[in-house]
Amino acid sequence: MMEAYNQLKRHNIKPSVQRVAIMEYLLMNRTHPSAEDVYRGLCTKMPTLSRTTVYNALKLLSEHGASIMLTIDENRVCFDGDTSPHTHFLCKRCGRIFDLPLRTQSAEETGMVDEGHQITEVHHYYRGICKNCLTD
Amino acid sequence: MMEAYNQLKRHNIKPSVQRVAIMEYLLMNRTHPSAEDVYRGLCTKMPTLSRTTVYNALKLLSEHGASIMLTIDENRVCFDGDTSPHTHFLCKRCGRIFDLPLRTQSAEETGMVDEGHQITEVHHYYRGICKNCLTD
DNA sequence: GTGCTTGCAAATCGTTTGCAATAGC
DNA sequence: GCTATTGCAAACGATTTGCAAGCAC
Repeated sequence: MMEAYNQLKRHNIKPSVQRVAIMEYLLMNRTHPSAEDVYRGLCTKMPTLSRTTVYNALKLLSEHGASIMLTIDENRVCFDGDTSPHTHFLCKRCGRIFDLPLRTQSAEETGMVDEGHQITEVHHYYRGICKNCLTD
Repeated sequence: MMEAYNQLKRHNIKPSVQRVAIMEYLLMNRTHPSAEDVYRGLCTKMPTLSRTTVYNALKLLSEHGASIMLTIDENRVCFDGDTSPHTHFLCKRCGRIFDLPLRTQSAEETGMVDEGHQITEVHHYYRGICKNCLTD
């Protein structure tokens, strides 16, 4: 897809077939997949794809700002192709990750300095029981 | 130490010798240690201590609210014996975790409901380059 | 053809599990 | 004695590494 290709170019990432496919997967699947999820999702269409390539590509995307690496799940690192400002909620029952709008003041911006530390990343994580699990 | 023992009692955790030692380690070492760090720090004084016990105890402490489990470091889970409201900063160069005061409105409190999800945990994580690494 | 990218297999490392020995009431 | 806790060794699973083959300019 053009969108994925452009997101790579925009972030100065050389667009290989695999990288475009992985970026596209993130853009089409807003479920905050893990590396394994991405691999599983693509390996039927791309039988030669290797886990190594997926790990390498996801790391590259995150380093270049084309995706966000989430550490909200203690068991695995997840990825989000949506780089616009928002926060994340992890359901402790079903394990799914949901997007939440950013509610706080813009007091916390990337690039600010707090107590002398230079901040380049801001993550707001929430955990609890999601809407669906509450009604079960 | 009495303080550690009391923190366990206060959170309804049966205080075994090992659990008190682990809680005390967290209270004395505000460095946000991993399970391995705690094990290494204690195993010379308690030669029979096992990693399993450390993992079990840290999990128990976190479940009972006597400590906080941090997922700010993508490589390992860390723990904080300070359960008062504050945020965390991870230096991407030296890997150390620093405490930062909570700056945002109290709009985000444990127990609130957001978009139908019941929130029980709130974590604000910041990453970047720490004061010390900046001046190197 | 040089350098970056891929992919396989093996290794690594944090963490969990099964289970027998032990401690505390 | 019964139940919960501990500790060892083995298993597990996510991720990384070494390296040879492939691709792109």
